[in-house]
Amino acid sequence: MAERSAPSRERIVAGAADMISRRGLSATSIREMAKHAKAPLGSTYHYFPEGKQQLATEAVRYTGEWVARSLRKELESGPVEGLRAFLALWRKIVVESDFHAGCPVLAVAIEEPPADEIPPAVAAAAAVFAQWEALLAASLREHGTEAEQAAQLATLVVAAVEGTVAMCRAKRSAQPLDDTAEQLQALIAGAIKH
Amino acid sequence: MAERSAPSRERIVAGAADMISRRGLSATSIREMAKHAKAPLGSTYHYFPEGKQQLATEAVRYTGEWVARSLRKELESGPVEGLRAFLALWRKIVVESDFHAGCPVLAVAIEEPPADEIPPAVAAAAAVFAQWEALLAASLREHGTEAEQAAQLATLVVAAVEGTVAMCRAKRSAQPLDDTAEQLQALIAGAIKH
DNA sequence: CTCTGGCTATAACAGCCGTCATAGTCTAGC
DNA sequence: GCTAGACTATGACGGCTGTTATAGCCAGAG
Repeated sequence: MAERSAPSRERIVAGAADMISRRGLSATSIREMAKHAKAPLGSTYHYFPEGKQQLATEAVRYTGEWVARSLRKELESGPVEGLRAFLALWRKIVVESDFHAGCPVLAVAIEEPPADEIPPAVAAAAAVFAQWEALLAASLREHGTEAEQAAQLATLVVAAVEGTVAMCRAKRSAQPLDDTAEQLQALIAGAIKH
Repeated sequence: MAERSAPSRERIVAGAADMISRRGLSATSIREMAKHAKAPLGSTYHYFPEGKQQLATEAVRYTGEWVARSLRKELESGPVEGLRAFLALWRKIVVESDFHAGCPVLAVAIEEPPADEIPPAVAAAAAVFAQWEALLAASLREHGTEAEQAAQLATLVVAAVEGTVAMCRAKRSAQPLDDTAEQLQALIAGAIKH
């Protein structure tokens, strides 16, 4: 039975997420993902029969759920605390990777559909963004922010953080993240105290 | 003399910027860029002897200058007008490409340096972001915003728009751009009236 | 007219890509 | 102990990658 093999599968997904967040999807080969996870190439196609697209999709969802978990927990202390944790999480990734890593969800979102059909990985990226926004917006509403305002703010926060993470990598500096952090925190604090 | 050949060179750069904004840098081959610009492959290496990196660098700078020109012009009517134009510019690109195209600068920024050296294209992306921020920040200061606040707001605007453009592509909707537009416009309007 | 030099055309190179097929290994359940 | 099925090892496939080299074209200068 596939019992003790689950760690192997998860290792591949986690490793794929990391590599995609650094090099982008199309610059990351399945062979490299396998090697990075110390798994044989054959195993990748055993666990992910639909190939690279499936692996990318699972990597996106994996990251999405991981971030959402942290977000959910910290939002219990209110939107300001949640935002701070969200910012800190990405700051840690960017700085500790020496500006090599970013967000795999953004990396996958930046891929043109070959035809007119949207690849599942891109759809998964959209769902992850929506999930993060929903968590933030719900917390804002619970703290007195009007619904539409809460939704718009949540979108702004997620998009701004994603953009800032990319910007930090290009500039090889965490300054942009600290700057937007200050602005966003003031904005959120002002939106809930009413 | 290289006189009438300039259009060909520029066509390659502009085409490269467009393709990179859609598929990302590493998913865009030099052969495809040449074909897209109706130029022979040999010409690419004639005009850009340093290869793909040089072409990517010039594509980033080309886009940067093109946007900066529009930004400079519209900022003459004040930060609010400038922001509106900035948002409208990207909205047009995203919508008119049916959510296929985005920002080539962001696409290039999301590329891990192979070693510890930063590729010139990534450095160019950082410079372009800094340029856009500088234009916005200067306009804000001219309208009474305190210097540090102006710089932070400029960073937030550029990063938020970049992130939102990517988000719109994933969601295949312009809604996120309209949402952040509303929030950013309120923020900027509030920052200049003192 | 000749000739020069910017540009093009063509082919080749080594190497990696995603994917698939097949045969082999090992373990868990009977 | 044996068998089934999950996993691994290996190798191949056609195709595309960045890059380079070389020979050819063709307008414009002298």
